Amino acid sequence: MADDEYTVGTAAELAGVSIRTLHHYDEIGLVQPSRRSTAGYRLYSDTDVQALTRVAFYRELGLELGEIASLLADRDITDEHHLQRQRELLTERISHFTAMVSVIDHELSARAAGIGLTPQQRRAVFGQDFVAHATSAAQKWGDSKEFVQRQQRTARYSQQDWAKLREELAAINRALAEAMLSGTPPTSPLAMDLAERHREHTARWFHDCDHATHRELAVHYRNNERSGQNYDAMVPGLSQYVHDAIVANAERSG
Amino acid sequence: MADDEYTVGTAAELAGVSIRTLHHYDEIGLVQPSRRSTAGYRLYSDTDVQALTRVAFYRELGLELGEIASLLADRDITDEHHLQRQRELLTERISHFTAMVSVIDHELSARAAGIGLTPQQRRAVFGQDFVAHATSAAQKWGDSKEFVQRQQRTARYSQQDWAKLREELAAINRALAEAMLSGTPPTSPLAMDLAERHREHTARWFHDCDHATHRELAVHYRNNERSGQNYDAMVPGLSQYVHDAIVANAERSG
DNA sequence: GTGGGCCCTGACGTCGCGTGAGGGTCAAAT
DNA sequence: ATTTGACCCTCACGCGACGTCAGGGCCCAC
Repeated sequence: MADDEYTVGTAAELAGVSIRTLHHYDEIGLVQPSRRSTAGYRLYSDTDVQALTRVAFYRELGLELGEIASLLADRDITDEHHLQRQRELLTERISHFTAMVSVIDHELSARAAGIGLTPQQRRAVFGQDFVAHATSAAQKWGDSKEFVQRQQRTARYSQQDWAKLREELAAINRALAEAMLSGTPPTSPLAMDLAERHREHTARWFHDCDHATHRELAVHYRNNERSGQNYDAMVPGLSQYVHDAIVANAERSG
Repeated sequence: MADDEYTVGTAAELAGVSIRTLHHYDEIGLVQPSRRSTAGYRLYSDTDVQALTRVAFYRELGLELGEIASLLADRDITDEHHLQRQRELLTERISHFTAMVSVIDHELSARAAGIGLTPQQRRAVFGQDFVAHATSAAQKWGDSKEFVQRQQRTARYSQQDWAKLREELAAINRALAEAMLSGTPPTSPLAMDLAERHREHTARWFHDCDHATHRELAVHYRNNERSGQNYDAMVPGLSQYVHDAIVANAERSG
C-alpha cells in the first residue's frame, strides 16, 4: 500500500463518515476506491478521499445520493464550482432558518402582548405559507441595520430576559389598547407618552431607535407586515392607532 | 363534526405534512386524533393540530420522532419553553452553517492565493475535527463587528466578485511570499507597502480595517487561527513575516 | 504461531415515511 | 334515489441510507 492510499477505516475517518457508508457508496457506485489490494482490501487515493469529503458535505446539506451523483459526474463542474455551490446551499439554509427564527420571535412577541395565536393565524404562520411568508418578511426587513442588531442582541437573551421583555411590552400594549377603546385620541399626551415608552422599550431590547426610525416602524405596524408585532390581531384598528400615536409623539419631540 | 375539528386531509394541510405522516404518527402513538367519527374518520382538534405543527417544526430541525415524543410528553415544558427551545436549535444550526461558510471561504481564499489544500490540511478542515475547528473559529471571531460586516458583504458577492477578490489577494500574497523568500526584511518599505495593500484589500472586500484592526488581524494570522487565511500553509514562516510587515506598516503610519 | 486489530462479504434491521390495493363514507348533482 | 367523485379507512409492501451482526480472511507484532 502506497503512502497516499488509505484503507476503509482511515478513509472513513478522514471523510468523517462510517465504514459502512463507504461500503454503501462502493456498492451503489457513487464513490469507489481506485484500487483493491491483492487481499481485496479497498484502497482509497487522495482524490477518492476528496470525493468522499465532498459527498459528506453535500449530504450534511440534505442532498440525496442521486443528486450528489449527478453533481460529481458532471465534469464541467470544477472544484471551485463545488465550493461556490456548497456556499450557496449553506446561505440558503441560513436565511431559511433565520426566517424561522423571525416567525418564532413573532409568536413570542404575540404572547408577550398577552395574545395567543388563533388557529387562523397559526395557519398563516406555520401552515403551507410558512416559508413564503417568513421569507418575504425576512426580505422586507432582513437586510436592515435594525434587524441585524436585533438578531445580535436577542440571541443572547436568557429566558428571564425574554420574560421581562414580554411583560413590559405587554403592559405598554395593553395600555395602548385601553386608550384606544376608551376613546382617547392618539394625539393625546397619554397616547404619546405610551408611544414614547414603546420607543424606549424597543431601543432598550431590540435596536437603536430614534424618532425617525420609530416612524418607519410605525408604518410597518400599520401594514401589519412587521415580524414580531401584529396589532390588528390584538384589537382591530389598534395598528392604525399605534401608528398615529407614534407619529404624534415624533412630531412633539421635534 | 364540530367546527373546530378537522379530518386528516385538512389537519395535514394545516400542519404542512402528508396524510401518510399523520397516519404514521397515529400508529406509533406520537400524535393521535382526540376523536374518531362514527365511520372511523380521524378527527383532529385545534390542540392536536398545534401538536402536529410542533412535531413538524422539530422534524425540520432534524430531531428524531423519539426525541420529539419525549419533549411532547414532558408536561413541565410549556408552549413558551417549546418556542425557546426551537429558537435555540435554530440559532445552533445557523451558527453551525455559518461556521461551514467560513470553512468554505477559507478554502476559497487558499485557492485565491494559488494554493490547493494538501490532504493533511483537508483532514484538519474537513475531517473529524471539522465541526470543532469551525466552531472554535466561529467562537473566537463570530461575535465581532468585523465578522458580521464580512458576512453581510460577502453574502452579496457574485462569482465574478469572488474571482476578482481572489485574484487581487493572490497577487498580494504571492508578492509577500516572494519578498520573504528573497530575504527582504518585513520592515522594509516594500514589505510595508504590501501590508498596506493587504489592509486596503481587506477594507474594500471584507470589513472596515484601520491600522489598529489590522494589527489584531496580524496576530490571528501569526497564530494561523484566522478562518480564511493560513499563511504558514502557503509557505512556512510566512505568517510571522506577514505579521511583522503589518505591524511595521501600522507603526509607520502613526 | 498466535493474538488482536483490521479487513471482507452477505444479509437482515431500522427509521420515516411513500405508494399502491381494495374497499367504505359523504355531500352534491342528477 | 341513485350515482358521482372527493374524501376516508386499513393492510401491506417498498425505499433510501445506512446500522448492525455473523462468519470468515489478512497482517503484523510479540
